[in-house]
Amino acid sequence: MTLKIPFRQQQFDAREEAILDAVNRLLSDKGYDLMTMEDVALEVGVAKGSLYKHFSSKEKLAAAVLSRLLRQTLAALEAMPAEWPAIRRLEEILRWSLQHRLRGGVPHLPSTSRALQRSLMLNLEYIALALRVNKRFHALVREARRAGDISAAVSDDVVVYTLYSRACDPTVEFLVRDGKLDAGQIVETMVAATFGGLRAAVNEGPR
Amino acid sequence: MTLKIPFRQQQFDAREEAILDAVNRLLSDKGYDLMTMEDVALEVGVAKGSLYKHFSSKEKLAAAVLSRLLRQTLAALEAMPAEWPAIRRLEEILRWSLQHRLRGGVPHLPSTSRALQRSLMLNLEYIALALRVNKRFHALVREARRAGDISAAVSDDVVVYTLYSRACDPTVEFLVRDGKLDAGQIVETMVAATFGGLRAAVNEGPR
DNA sequence: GTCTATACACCGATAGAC
DNA sequence: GTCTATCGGTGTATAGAC
Repeated sequence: MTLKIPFRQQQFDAREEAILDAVNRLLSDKGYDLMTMEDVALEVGVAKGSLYKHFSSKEKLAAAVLSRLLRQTLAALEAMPAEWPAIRRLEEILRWSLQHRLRGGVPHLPSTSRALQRSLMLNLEYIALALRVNKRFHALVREARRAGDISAAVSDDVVVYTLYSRACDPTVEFLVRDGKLDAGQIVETMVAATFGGLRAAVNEGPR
Repeated sequence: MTLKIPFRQQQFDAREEAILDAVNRLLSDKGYDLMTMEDVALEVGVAKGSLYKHFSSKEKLAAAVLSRLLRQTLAALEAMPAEWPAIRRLEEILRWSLQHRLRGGVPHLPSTSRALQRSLMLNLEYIALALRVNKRFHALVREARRAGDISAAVSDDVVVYTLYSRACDPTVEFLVRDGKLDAGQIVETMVAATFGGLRAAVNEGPR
């Protein structure tokens, strides 16, 4: 038996999703500071004032999009086969983030705007989600290290931060602009550079 | 014999340097979009209008600071002993950039603001300098690869882009905020993570 | 709830006196 | 050249009709 949902409510929810999708596009395209509420209104096809019936401020709007991203990230983590070794799951979550970005999604780190960064620190829903994601990452890194798969030269913190950073790395945009690599190759080269490093392994040697 | 420089000129030049220093601080602290001309004026201790006698626009001001950074980068490259292998010089330039940032300098990549990015692409002096730096980097990467020191899994482009990105990586700020590592340790862990990667080398193995 | 119109604040740049 | 004062434009948020 399905719960009956009023038509008006469905329509309202659908529009709210459309708004979030539009903000997602604009945010990843222009960034928070350059995105205006009028941009959003035009993209969705509603009046500027109407947006405020759904979200009480520009900050709330961005926080909603980033919270959705974090929920999607948690879902992607859950969806991974439990039998995979932790190091593989770490690589996979970087792949997932990069693919997400290449499909036009917002990067995880709102490092593009200090203004947004500050306001997010006051958003309880966002903070709670970010902490959950962070906890999962740290657990995975600990597990991978126990298995001997993480370099002794970097601490757990550095591993986690590096994964966040590289997921949002502008290198991706440069490579897209160059056009020499397709999306799949970009993801793989980023994963290789992040986990394997730039330096040749000792057994590669000079040719 | 030294050329005589009028006192007024010296005073003017000194103030101009003071302005650039102030912008450097503000830019690395608040970012381009959030930095206002009034902030700059207050920081330097002059009236807002007076800034425009030195720099005709906010964009020119930021471009001047970033151009100065690029010249400093080139100087740092020149200063490195020629007998060092290329891979060592690449590591060293990443160290230099990170140390520069930890001392409060602007990051190389203006990726924090799309607005600034766009305006820089119209600034001939900046573009010329950026191209020179880029050329030097690519030459170094090619040399390092010939010596067998660069991983076969990443192309030259990816190496160069990754160096730029990691020089501006928000991981640095996270680590500073954590306070667990001092500046020197932060630099070394970043260099280790970038060149050595996150994954344990095969000879490390599980413990 | 959605629209149009507008209040209010901020910021980049300029004008004009000294 | 430096100051004060101000213009013009933009952007968030709100008011009020429908």
